Amino acid sequence: MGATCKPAGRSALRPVTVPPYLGIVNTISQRLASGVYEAGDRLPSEAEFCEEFGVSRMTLRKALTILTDQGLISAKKGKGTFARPFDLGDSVFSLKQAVGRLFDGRVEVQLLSASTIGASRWIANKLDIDQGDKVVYIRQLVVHEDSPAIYHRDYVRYDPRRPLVELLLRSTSLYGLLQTSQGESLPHAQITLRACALGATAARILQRPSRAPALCIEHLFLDADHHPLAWGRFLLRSDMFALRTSLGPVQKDSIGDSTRLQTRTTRPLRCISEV
Amino acid sequence: MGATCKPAGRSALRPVTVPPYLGIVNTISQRLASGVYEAGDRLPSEAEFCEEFGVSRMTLRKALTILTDQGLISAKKGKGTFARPFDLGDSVFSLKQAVGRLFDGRVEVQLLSASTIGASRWIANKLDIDQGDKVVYIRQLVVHEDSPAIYHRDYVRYDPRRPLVELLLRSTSLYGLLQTSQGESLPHAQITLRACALGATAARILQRPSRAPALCIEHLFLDADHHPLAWGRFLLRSDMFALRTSLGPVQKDSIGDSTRLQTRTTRPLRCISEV
DNA sequence: TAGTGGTCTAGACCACTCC
DNA sequence: GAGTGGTCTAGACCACTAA
Repeated sequence: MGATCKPAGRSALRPVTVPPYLGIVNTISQRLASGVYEAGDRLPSEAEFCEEFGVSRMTLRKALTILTDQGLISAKKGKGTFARPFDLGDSVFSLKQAVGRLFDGRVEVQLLSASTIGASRWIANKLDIDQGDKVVYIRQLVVHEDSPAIYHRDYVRYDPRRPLVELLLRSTSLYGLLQTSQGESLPHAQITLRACALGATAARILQRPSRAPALCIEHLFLDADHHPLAWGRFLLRSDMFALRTSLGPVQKDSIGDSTRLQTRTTRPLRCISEV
Repeated sequence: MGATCKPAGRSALRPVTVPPYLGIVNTISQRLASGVYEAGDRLPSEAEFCEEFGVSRMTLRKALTILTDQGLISAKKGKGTFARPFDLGDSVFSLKQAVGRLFDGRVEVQLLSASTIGASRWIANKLDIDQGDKVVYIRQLVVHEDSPAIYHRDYVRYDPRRPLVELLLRSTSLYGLLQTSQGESLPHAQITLRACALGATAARILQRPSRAPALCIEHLFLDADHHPLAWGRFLLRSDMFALRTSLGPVQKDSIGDSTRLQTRTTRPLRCISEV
């Protein structure tokens, strides 16, 4: 036996050289997927794994750490390592995954309106300011393949040092919509995802029936001092967006195909070599 | 200077002994939160950090790995480590977090019905069986504080080896509802979360207006051979459930309070010492 | 070429569990 | 006491980046 997914030396043109710890991750992951280790089973001890794979303990532990982060195994001090029975509650949904597919198609971000207004009681409460205080109100629409897909409203505390122009610039691309600009200090954000029914205006803008369901993503940005900076809401058409994830070991077709490393989203999870 | 969050020796009754790598995580995390390192900034090199904190490189790297998993920093080979500007797309939502609060209150799982039926075309397609084949059809209702909260329908491929009784047993507790039983081989599941409008029946059961919005969680369980085992749908009342998460460094009140270690859900994320 | 992060090793001590 | 996982060390080599 011995190690299964060895780097294959440095053959061929590309020295693909899967690091040993990744090979171990894949090997154990496949054993979990194929039932060699079943949920609740005790896995071989670290010492045994070290011997089997011919690596040092730290390397072996790096692999186990990844599997732990993926929710596939769990370890108990003094007892052993176990194949972890997963539950539905382990599901973890990534927003990027849901919106990411937009980037594949033709996407346009329209600025519907931008103005400074007096804060309503609701907004004043959200931004921790006084009713009537100046806020920048921005409405955007993300159009995907000629279909309106996302309607976004954003209320930003008026800050003379941050001119309206800058906010508008951020509005002109999906990049600006979803990514904070470099060097800007937005140390914290709170995000809430829920289901909601479209109001009359939003329904018209998204070309959906009134009261149609939508995914609602609220976001509240805070500065380093815990003061609210901006509050807003994305409305995602329910017929265009869903968040998908999977539980359990990754089903892999080819072992050697590790140019794309796992980007799973189980519970504990971790992204191996993203970018 | 030197290390900031030292274990405080082994004073007092409890030798709290925060491992050095966790102290480093907290220290750097706070620097990110307070703006010492701003988004895009290059952080000190690993060698410099090692000297500052007085630890070996592997220990320092363990801390950096955690921060990387949390999405707070990113490293580029040959260039350095950088404070990572986060985007909304980094948001990651945990189902357990959303449903978890149920366990705080009084919860009851009602079995509305359980029977074997012939698969409809829709279900046959989902379960990869022939139309009319036997499936077990189960309907459950989760009641929280006397209010219906979750309506669940489940279609399970009929398996003589897995009697109906066992399925019913799993239905009598929220544990059974959300957690797979020990030793059972359900190596893989696909989960989809979307917004939907309640149909007439579901609306009545959940005591909501017809067409009211709801979070819909579809789950498809597969066995080791990629064969569908069960397909079902949870409908969560939109007025009772929302998925929340946060981006950016954790705001911590007390440094020493590490009995509860971070259980954040940023993007890459990882659960440190859960359970 | 020097500095950076990515990986690996062969030890070590500890706390915990079980016998 | 033996076995387990959790942590740590002081080196090492590599690939990448930049001057």
